[in-house]
Amino acid sequence: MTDSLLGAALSLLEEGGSDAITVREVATRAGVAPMGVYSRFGSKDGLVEALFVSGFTGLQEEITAARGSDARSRLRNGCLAYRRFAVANPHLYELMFRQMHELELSPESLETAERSFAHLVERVEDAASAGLIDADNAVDVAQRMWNALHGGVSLEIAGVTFSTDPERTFAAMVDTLLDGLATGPH
Amino acid sequence: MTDSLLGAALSLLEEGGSDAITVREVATRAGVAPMGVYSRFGSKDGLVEALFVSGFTGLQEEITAARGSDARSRLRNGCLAYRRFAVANPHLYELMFRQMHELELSPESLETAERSFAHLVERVEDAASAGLIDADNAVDVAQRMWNALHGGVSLEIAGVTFSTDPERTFAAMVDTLLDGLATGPH
DNA sequence: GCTCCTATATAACGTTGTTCTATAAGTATG
DNA sequence: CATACTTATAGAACAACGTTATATAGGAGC
Repeated sequence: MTDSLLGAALSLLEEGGSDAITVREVATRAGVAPMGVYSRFGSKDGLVEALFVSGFTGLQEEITAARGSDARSRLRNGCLAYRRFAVANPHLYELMFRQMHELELSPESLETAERSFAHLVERVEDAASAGLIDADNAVDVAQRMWNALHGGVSLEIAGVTFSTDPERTFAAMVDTLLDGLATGPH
Repeated sequence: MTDSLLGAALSLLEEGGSDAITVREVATRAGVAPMGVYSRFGSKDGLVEALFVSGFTGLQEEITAARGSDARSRLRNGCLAYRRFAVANPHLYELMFRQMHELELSPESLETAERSFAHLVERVEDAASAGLIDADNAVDVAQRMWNALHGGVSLEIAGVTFSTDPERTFAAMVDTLLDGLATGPH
């Protein structure tokens, strides 16, 4: 029952964006009365929070699966995997980051999101300890990179892109950052 | 009357975020009946679009006002001005970029947004022609930078920041990008 | 001075999230 | 095995939203 509600919400999200998620429609698709949403998730926000968690779980899986021959390429491929997930699930990605500042999430939900970031930090640390980039502060460097990744996919999803090949521009942005990190601090 | 409606919408936005903007409350604050919103702006979306335009106008003014001793520092300071505007007007900034893919905007509104980007391209071109960065394609490089700027302020506004000093991290990200551009293409 | 057009105010409509109330189902107890 | 109690569900109802329809006031043109 919980799964069918989540599945219904996910399919509605993919089909018509986050506005398409209404309690009544989700319940109808799951073959339940609207109250079912409240008994399972407490509120519509609770349902959306469950989508948020499932989104970050999927994002982390995608990043974790990225491989590479050396630490720098592993970091680079992790960044490209980040974009791949976002482009493949644009509405879900948008929902994930919108909810982050629209409703206050439970500590468990936030921890799921932070795990994704922690994984990025690890890849930065690996590249730094291999001497491939110069990261005096891995958390700070990872934040710089996440900033850029998030901005790139956000604008691409929003269709606000002036480059002819967004994927190439995204990869170039990642390379520019890695090049900038390789030159050392300033 | 148009201005008082816009002002009411802006103050509501600052006070309570975009959800606080309701046709009834905007009209009440402006001393008008709800219908006033429709006779002036056609719909609530029309009102929001006016906020969008005013937001991008303000953003461009902030960027344009940024100065610097050389082309690279002008570019850098323009980036910092971008963040300053966003942090000073978080709800407005969020609204500007959300509306970009939630409702289709008029060509004039889009052109206002594109002017801001064109200004960034100009600063990139100036830095490139001065030999301070290596930008074979100024539009593409500007897009890379905008990606990063937007991501940085978006995550900071959302409170998704793991660095102790977001402003410093933001500046470091800009410097990393400029350093990466200085090393030439790969 | 009368008529017509425009703009505004008031009320109503459809949809949303949410809550209330009654009923059905399942479970523990005598 | 039957009864009482707890739990969950269905259906209706409520408040607030964007929007639309209707009625009324105010000014422009002859």
